[in-house]
Amino acid sequence: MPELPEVETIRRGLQGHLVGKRIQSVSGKPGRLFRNNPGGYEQVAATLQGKLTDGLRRRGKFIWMEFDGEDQVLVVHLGMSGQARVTDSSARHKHEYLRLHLDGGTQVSFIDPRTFGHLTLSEVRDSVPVVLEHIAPDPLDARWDADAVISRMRASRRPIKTMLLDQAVLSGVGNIYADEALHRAHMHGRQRGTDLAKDQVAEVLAAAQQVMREAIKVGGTSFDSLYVNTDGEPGYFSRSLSVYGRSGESCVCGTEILQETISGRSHFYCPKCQPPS
DNA sequence: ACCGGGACCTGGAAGC
DNA sequence: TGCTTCCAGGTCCCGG
Repeated sequence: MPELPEVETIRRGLQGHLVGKRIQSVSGKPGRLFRNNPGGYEQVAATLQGKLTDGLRRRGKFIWMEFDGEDQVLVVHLGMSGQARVTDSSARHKHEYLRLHLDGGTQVSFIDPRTFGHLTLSEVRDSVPVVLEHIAPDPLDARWDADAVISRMRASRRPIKTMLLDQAVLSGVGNIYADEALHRAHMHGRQRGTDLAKDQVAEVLAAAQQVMREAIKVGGTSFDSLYVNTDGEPGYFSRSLSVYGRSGESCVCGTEILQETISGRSHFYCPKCQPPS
């Protein structure tokens, strides 16, 4: 579910509670979230016990926690339905898999009904977790290289929308912000990279960067209780969406918004603002 | 080597 | 009021 703006909102929410705090104890239960760790839940719990958190970083839709004097980090991916919540209540969500008990009494809970997300211990190389080396920088990263991404996209015959969603090309963009960026750039998602001018690709990437910055300012996009921040509150960007989830409604230009499928994902677009070629 | 499609899950909404 | 079907904000792996 969460894309870059929602993940960044969660990172900021966790940062204030976790950084500088020691993990006094860990609770939870085994589950698919730990599938990338050979020792499963027990290994993760034992490793985190007693650690002092000193940083919380993000690349695309992934967050990782750094610990004082340690080479190992905990990579957090929320998948489609993951939540990280800060609480002082002992109530357990049915799908809670990990809870960190911090000194001071604050607790951080990781919940994921569909278990598409994961919690993975990883070494770090060149300041990026090894398990995330195949994930490209996102448009808000200091390592972001727009020209390199533009060249790569223009060399491929794949639909532009599919490439915006490819986390090995650029990370952080998901189905919502891909469609919003394409609408802002007046481009239909089925346009092929090889058919686009450099300026056109530059424009859609700039639009993605801008729309995600705007969404972060209002805490991301919530359609329902699936996405909430670390305090359980929704984000407000849904009221600023131009096309995503709005098939049958009117575009700002007055034309009816349509929906079709590209590479198995819904694509919402305005046929007037975003001509197919 | 690239690409599209299916698999992985639960739960909420819509349809009958 | 059920029961069934469809759909979802993501990623990975497989076969063509």
